Amino acid sequence: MPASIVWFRNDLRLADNPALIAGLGSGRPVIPVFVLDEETSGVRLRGAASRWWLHHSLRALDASLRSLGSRLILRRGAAEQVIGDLAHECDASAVYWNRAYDPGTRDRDTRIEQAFDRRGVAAAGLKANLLFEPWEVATKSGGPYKVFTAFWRACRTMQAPAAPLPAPRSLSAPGLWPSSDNLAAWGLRPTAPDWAGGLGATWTPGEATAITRLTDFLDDALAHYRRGRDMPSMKATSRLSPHLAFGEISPRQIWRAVTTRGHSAASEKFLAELGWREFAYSLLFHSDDLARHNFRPEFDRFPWLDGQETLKAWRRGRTGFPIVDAGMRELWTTGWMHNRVRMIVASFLTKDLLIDWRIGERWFWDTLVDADPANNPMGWQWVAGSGADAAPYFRIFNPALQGEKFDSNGDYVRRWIPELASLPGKTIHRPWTADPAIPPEIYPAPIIDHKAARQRALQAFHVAKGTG
DNA sequence: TGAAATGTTGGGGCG
DNA sequence: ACGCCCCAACATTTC
Repeated sequence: MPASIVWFRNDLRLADNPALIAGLGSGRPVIPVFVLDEETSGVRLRGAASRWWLHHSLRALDASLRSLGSRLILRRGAAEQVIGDLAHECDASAVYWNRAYDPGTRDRDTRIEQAFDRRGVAAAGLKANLLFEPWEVATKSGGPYKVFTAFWRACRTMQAPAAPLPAPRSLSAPGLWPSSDNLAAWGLRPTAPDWAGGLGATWTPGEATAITRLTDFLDDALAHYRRGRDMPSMKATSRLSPHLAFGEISPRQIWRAVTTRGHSAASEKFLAELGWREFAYSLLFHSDDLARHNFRPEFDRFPWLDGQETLKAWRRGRTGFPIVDAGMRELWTTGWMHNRVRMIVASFLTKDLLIDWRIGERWFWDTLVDADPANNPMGWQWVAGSGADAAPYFRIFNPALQGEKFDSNGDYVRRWIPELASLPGKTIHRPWTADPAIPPEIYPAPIIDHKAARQRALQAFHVAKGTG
């Protein structure tokens, strides 16, 4: 009997999964498959932290499928080839997947769809991972919105997102399962050295955890979200980002859970964060390469510096600015960083050190468990000032002041920089003023004078604009 | 989803 | 009592 292939990608969930429901609805045996495609050009390779997450998430998805009498088939190679071969092998009459939005993946998926069309196999990508399709939210002139508030206002006037689809209760298996790779052999987890200990201590990938996390956040933290979301020492954010990046939970599920609990200023603020994600995907969809091209072309002339040594200090959390270093160490240890701190470290790299935002974007891409092809480049361009609806370039964060404002008693710094733990809240964000002085082998002196760096950055901006 | 520089105001010390 | 100065405290402008 012919089968239906359900091709899992960044949608590693059973609930609210339109491709899975389409496969189920075909009435034929369902063959769930995940393809590790590291060969198709134009499709961005996952970073190291994302590979770790992917390993565990695939294992969780396989376990969930097995509890429904199914399983997850693993294949590796160029997806065009692999999916085509698999469909042939198991005499598939239909292939379903959920849509991606980056140009490289879209091109690949279009080729796959056309190839199946020629073979008479039904093939379709479905809407699953956004609340609003990028082509549904267009300005009066038909282009993409370039300002977030206008974009989100337009989204809110559209028909509200539909209710999420239920997870299937069972899946019919084929008579004979096609062969599958061994997950461990893919080598997605780090070895020699195994630096993922902090990731494992912090996170449990998988759909079940994602749903628990959402419920816990709504129960415990949403009410204080507006006040707490900027305080990195508080667990006041949802921490759903990696689950969302891998599609272990859908934006529609989050939307529904938030809105059914009633309307409040806090829930609006939280939904707006989903809105920023939608905005980022709209930019990704309409741009040819969001992670490489400045959205504002005047930044093509920006005089970035090389800065190998300062870059190294930034990556390692040894800049001498506690809030920056705490963030970079949190990132390295847990694969995640609080959003307020992401803005601070990004401002420091691009404005104090004058290092190209793409360098920072790539470091985040490699180290973040929530690395997202739309959010990550948009966020960096936003901070750098080169993006759509970006912070004006002259908004330069003062890392000491930001620390004092958002980590006023220094708890966040103490957690990640134990060598400063004995400093009082009054000086912990300016350890260079401590008396007695901190020996530099314990904690470094600032690698740059912020006041002078600010002047230099403003100068560089004038050069780029041609007004200097 | 800034920070610094500059301007204004008003209370209080003091001759 | 009065004018003068200082300087927080706040507001506005500039980058």
